[in-house]
Amino acid sequence: MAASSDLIGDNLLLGRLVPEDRQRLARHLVARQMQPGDTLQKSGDDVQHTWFPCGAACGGFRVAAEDGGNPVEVACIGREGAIGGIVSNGRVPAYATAEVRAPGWFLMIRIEQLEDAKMESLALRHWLSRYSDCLVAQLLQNSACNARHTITQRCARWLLAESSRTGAPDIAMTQEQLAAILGVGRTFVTRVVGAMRAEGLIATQRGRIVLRDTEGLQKRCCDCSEVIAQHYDAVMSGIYGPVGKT
Amino acid sequence: MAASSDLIGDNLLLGRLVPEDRQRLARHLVARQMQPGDTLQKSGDDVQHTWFPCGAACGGFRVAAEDGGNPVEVACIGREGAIGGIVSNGRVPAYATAEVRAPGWFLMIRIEQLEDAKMESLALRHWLSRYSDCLVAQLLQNSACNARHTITQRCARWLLAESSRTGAPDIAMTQEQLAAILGVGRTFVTRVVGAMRAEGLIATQRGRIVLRDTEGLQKRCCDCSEVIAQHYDAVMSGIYGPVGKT
DNA sequence: TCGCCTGTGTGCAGAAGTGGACAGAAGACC
DNA sequence: GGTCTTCTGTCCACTTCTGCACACAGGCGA
Repeated sequence: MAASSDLIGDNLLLGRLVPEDRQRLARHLVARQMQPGDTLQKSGDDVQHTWFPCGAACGGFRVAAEDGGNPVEVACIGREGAIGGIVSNGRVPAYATAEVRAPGWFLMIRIEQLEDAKMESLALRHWLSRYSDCLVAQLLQNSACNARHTITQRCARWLLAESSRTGAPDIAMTQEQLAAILGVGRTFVTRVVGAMRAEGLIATQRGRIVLRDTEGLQKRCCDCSEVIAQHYDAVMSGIYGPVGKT
Repeated sequence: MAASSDLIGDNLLLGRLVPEDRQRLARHLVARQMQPGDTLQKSGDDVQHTWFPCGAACGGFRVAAEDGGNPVEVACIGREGAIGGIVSNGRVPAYATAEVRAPGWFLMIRIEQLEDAKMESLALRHWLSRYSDCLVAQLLQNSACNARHTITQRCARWLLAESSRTGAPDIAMTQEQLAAILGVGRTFVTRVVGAMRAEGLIATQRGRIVLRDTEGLQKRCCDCSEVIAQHYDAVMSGIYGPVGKT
């Protein structure tokens, strides 16, 4: 297991804490290497931990539709943020399920210990409040995006965000999984992906999509990631580098 | 102007505060009667006030799409909640625009005064945290709803929630406004509404929709309002009576 | 090498939703 | 009453998206 002190800089929320706050949290942080599909929190269960994705790891919030279909991904959190009890401060059943999407290291802290630290440090509390606001902004924008934008736009946005998050043009994901995330039918995603491939924007293999023409994709996608990034910049003064936001 | 002490019980968040916290806030609350379209917060401006809708008043968060079309309503807050700085605690530019939808009285407090009160009272802070969690749940569910459900379902849901909020079967709203809220084309809303009227579910007049068959509408709408209400019940122990949530 | 899963591509019928154009109806105002 | 403006309904051509059925391809283990 990696020492948590090695990882703490790989999460941007933790990495930008003032030294006292960072030390305050460091002794409670536990590092865990997680695989795609691992559960971070389960809908209905009380939130126990806050998870900080490090490096290229990320986790997604998923909300089930009542019709029994696949849950839709309503937000994806990478090294710019944290998952679990951020807004509620715990003590509350989780509304959405959160599971790991991109594998890697996460730092985990018990919600009570994070709470204690926030009681001790007003700066920490404010910093996490600012992040909460960004998280909500992300949800607001995604909601509007889902109401307004075509699947092609959302798909292109998602591909760009994902690739930007990992820093590589390769995305390991079946079209079926992609369809589930977007909340649409598999065959239609195949068609959208096929059209993008025909235009030379991407290449595809079994369980894999490779971005070939980032600019071309950007023309086809909506601006939702960008406006969210602007809000992050405004609120967290540039915590974001070139990291994709879904 | 109504005295704020007369109104404080008409907002469920304030009404259920313990007496000390209620008094703590009461002296800073200002009552304002607001009209549809009045601005509560403007996207990009720093959040100055928290607004508590009273009675049947409500306000909606709206997010603009980059295409210059009408902003979509991503959440609607009535007497069960509050608008402005709830998650962020202020000090941050508002992401969404919020404007009054149903007219009526609102209680308003400066964000710094609410902050001071939260510094003094841990119970108040926790209570508002719990509400924040519910607000986020609402956003998560709406996001999934927008991704998955048909316009007919969302329209039926919206009509039921609105009517339930005001307690009357009449909804004063043009089809154009309704279309803008749902983020879809006006002519299609006319068709959806026309189909509902043909089935005897609603009656329509110029700028007005009247619910005739609530049960029939419920069959046509998704469960999103209901699952949100369940989360409110679980988290805020039944703050909700039969109040619609959008 | 063979079968067996799983993932991908395609065809098709049809439903859902868009957006422009235009006519008529309901109120509002003079 | 007449004249506006605004709201509603309808027509139409078109795109987007769904869901099923089925063929085929890739990779894995026996």
